[in-house]
Order: sequence, then structure tokens, then C-alpha cells
Amino acid sequence: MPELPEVEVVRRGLERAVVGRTIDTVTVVHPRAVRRHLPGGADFEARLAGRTVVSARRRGKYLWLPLDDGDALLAHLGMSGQLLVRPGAAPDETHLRVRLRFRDRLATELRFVDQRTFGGMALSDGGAELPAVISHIARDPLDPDFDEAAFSSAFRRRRTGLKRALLDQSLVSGVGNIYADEALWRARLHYARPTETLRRGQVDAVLAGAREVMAEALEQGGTSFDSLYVDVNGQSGYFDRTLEVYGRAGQPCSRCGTPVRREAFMNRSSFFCPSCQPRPRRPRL
DNA sequence: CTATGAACCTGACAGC
DNA sequence: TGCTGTCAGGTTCATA
Repeated sequence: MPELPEVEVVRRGLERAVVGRTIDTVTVVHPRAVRRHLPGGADFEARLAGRTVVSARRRGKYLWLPLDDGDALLAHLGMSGQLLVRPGAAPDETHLRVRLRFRDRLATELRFVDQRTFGGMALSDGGAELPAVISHIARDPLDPDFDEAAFSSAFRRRRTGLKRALLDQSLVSGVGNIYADEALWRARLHYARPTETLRRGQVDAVLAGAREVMAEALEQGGTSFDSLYVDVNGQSGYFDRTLEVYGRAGQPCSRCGTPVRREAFMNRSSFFCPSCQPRPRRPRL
């Protein structure tokens, strides 16, 4: 699921439902879900048993559960992953990939469900503070330690298109296709604007747009168009009703009335207002 | 370094 | 009904 707000909704759910509990039995139902755990599924199952979850953390779209021995259980939801807290007696989901049972009297277990299996889990050695495999992921705009000045200069140093840079998780994390389009609409900038032509204030506007739209989405429980994007209890958010351009091709821009346009870009869709966000003279993709 | 395309998967939906 | 093609909130790798 997806972008920062939706992942943060899940993190909060894990914080309430899983922190403080000791893992008992882990079952890898589909090996692909732990392909990033190089020692393999059996190792993953065996080594998690008996460990206690200490907290629930997130950077960008990655989640991890620090364990009492300093290691961490890392998870990424990919395009369709869900972390669900379900009664142990509940029937298995069609796309159940990993099950974690706990050593307590609570009747719930944690399930990693993922239709497309782009997501996955791994055990990170000594990764409680920050798992090594995600050390290249930049801080996200809602992180209190996010360095705006460093971001702005690194951003403008890139010689690429604006949206491509915004989606680069090593520059700023957590922004995906929906919130990139929404942030660009708020900043009134076109996705193909060359980064090197941006003034400092425009970079700030994009970042502010991203931060605002993601914070608003978070307040509403995240964005979901369907049952694929849900919290740990399987509930959908409501932010789809507030999106200004994403998925709104042909509908009038709320600022100027011009129909929102959809264009294919980077093997996906970009939505923008052709009036508020005019194409640059020399677009850069 | 930058850009592109493909790969990894399953399912929903539109159109014929 | 059933086929085909398109699309989907992501990341990574190989190739120019």
C-alpha cells in the first residue's frame, strides 16, 4: 500500500496491537514474501521465535519492528501488501503470505497479506535503529530530522525532471505517484520541469505541498479507492475524496476549471492541470 | 550520472 | 462467456 500516509496508518496500528508482544510461531506461507531475507524462509521463521517487539518505526514507505535483541523485522508493503491484526480463528486470506503468532493470551495474530507479492518481510541484523538495507532511503518530509536545506540543494543538483526527482526515495522518501501529483498541483509546477531550473522557493513549495497533502491524508486515515489499502483492522481511509488531480482526468481543476489531463510518464500515469501547471519550454523527464 | 524499459505478480475492468 | 489489452498507491536491475 503505498505511500507515506497509508504506511504510517499501518505503523500506528502495529504500535497499538503488536508492541510488547513476544513472537511465538512464524509461518512463511509463500516464500516470495521473504525473498529479501537471504538466509531463507526457514531461517526467518526460526530466528523470530521468542523475540519481543519493542516498537514500530517507519521511514518513507518502509516499516520495521525493532526487537528486544537489537535486530528488526523489516517490512515493505509494495503495491498491494497489508499488515492485518486478525483473530487467530479467522479464516486465512486468499493472499496470506506470512503469519506471526504471539506468546500471550490475546487472540490476535499478525498477518502479512499481499496479492501481488511486490512487498515482503526480512529480518535485519542489528537493524533496530535503521535496517542496513534501507540506509539509502532518505528521511521523509514528516520526519522531525528532515534537513530542508540539504534536501533543497541536493534536489537542484540533480539534472532530471521534477517528478522523477520527487519519486527518488534517496532524495526524499514516502512520496509516491498519488502524492507527487498532488504536491505538484499545489506548487503549480509541471512534472517535467527540469530540476536545475527550480528556484529555492519553488523547491520549498513542492516540499511544503507534499508535506501538507500527506499530513491531511494521514488525518483522514490515508487514501483508498478500494479494499486493497487498509489499516491493520482492514479499514479504508477517506482521502480519495480530497484528491485534486490524481485519477481525475477530464474533471475540472478546482482552481481554474480547466479539465485535468492524464499523461503516461515513467510507465505510469501523471495527472495535472494544464493551465495551473504549464509545460516548461524544455521539458525534462 | 541520467534515462529507459523491463522485470517481478495478481486481479479488475473495458471492449469485442 | 471468454478472450485481449490496459491499468494499478513500488522497487530494482540491466542496458544505453
